[in-house]
Amino acid sequence: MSDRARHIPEATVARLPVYLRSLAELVDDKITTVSSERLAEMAGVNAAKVRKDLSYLGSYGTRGVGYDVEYLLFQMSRELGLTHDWPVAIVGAGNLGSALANYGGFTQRGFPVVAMFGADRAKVGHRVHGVLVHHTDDIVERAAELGIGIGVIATPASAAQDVADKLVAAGVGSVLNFAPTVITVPDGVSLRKVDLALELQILSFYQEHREPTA
Amino acid sequence: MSDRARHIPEATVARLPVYLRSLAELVDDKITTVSSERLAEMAGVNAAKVRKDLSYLGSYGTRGVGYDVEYLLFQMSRELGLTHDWPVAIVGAGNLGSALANYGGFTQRGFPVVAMFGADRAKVGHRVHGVLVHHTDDIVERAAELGIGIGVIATPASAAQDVADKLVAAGVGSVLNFAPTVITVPDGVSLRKVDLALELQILSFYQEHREPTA
DNA sequence: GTGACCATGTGAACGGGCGCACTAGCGTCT
DNA sequence: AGACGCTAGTGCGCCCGTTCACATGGTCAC
Repeated sequence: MSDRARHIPEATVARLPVYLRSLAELVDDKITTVSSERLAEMAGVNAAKVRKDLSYLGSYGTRGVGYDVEYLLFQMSRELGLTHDWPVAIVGAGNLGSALANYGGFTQRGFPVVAMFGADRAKVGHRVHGVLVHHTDDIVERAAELGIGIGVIATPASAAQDVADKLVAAGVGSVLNFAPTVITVPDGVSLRKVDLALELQILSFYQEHREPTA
Repeated sequence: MSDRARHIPEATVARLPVYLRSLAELVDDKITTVSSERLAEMAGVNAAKVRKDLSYLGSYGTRGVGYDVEYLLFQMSRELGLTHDWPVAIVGAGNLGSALANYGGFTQRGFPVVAMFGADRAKVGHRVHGVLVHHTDDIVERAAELGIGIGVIATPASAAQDVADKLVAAGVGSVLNFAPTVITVPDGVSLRKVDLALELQILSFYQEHREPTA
């Protein structure tokens, strides 16, 4: 493995999926070569940033020409670990959890939902969008045996930390938290959060402080 | 209005809702005073950062004591523009849009969903979680007359930019985009995005590059 | 009233990421 | 074959945000 590429800045990592999506669009349009400028436009960023970001992956471009779309797409997929599926478990079988299970985008992009967990005994044993619901108490056992790498928390805030602890105990390496609360995980476990109300509150701030336009 | 506080860093604005939530918890627990250290722990950040962030709002703390929870909560709500409701419209009546409409967290936090828009004529005229669904073609007219300030895009990627343009034309000042694509809005309009698959792909990267632990 | 204590508020150093602008090098056209 | 044009790759300065450490100023006990 190339060693110089080690440690890609977090900001760059967060942009890679955006580039990836852009590349996928180009493939659909049968476009074989793309310049950093074009890619920048599609991804909504600066061209220099694109070139710097891509340079972390290696020298996959050709000066005077651009990047080979398919080759770059492959390299990026490999770097992002998307050449194989990542089984995902969703914890929380309420509104949000069910919606996420129903959301086809996960499986389609290589993150099949292989299990759900809920605290409500009435739902345990039933299937949501074809996925069997287990009880929250069985997270450690089941998640480990299913080889879950990524856990999605879609529980109420009050249960989130406890669920996170269980997921970590089950050997899950990455957690995506939808619960509106701060949770902590040990070093070595990745954590990202999505907070819907929080986003709206941020927008509210700017809305409130907007210059009164004439 | 205080003038020195103008221009609060974006990173700070993004943290304010987290502090707000922490303060709300403290109120529930009947705790009247809080130190930056305690607040930092609850919000999962550094204490110095808390103090600097709060100092942008004004000098609402008392040296030697801490911050008065209720007073700070009020000031922060005011700054975030949460002292009044912000009517929201959701565009996209599919899986995600319906889930968002059903998600009680919005209304509960001061963002009542007052209208939905969908491209599917079969859904137009029906109600989702009590909210009437209009046709996408009527966004400009309806959103303007309902005084919508914030628009939520929950359409497929292909329709997102067109919907965004319509929302802007209707006078919407803030857009929250759930569609997995990059959209652009004019200067003066706020834009935030939530991309579920993107978050998983980022996690996938770190999962793939994790040191193989013994 | 006075002194010790304590937490805020902030100046300043530090670090990371961003973008400009230049260089390197490939392809093409004459 | 040589020169030109185009685009990747990158060094460098800048700016924003974070963090440390200190001074400021209020509270409480005696």
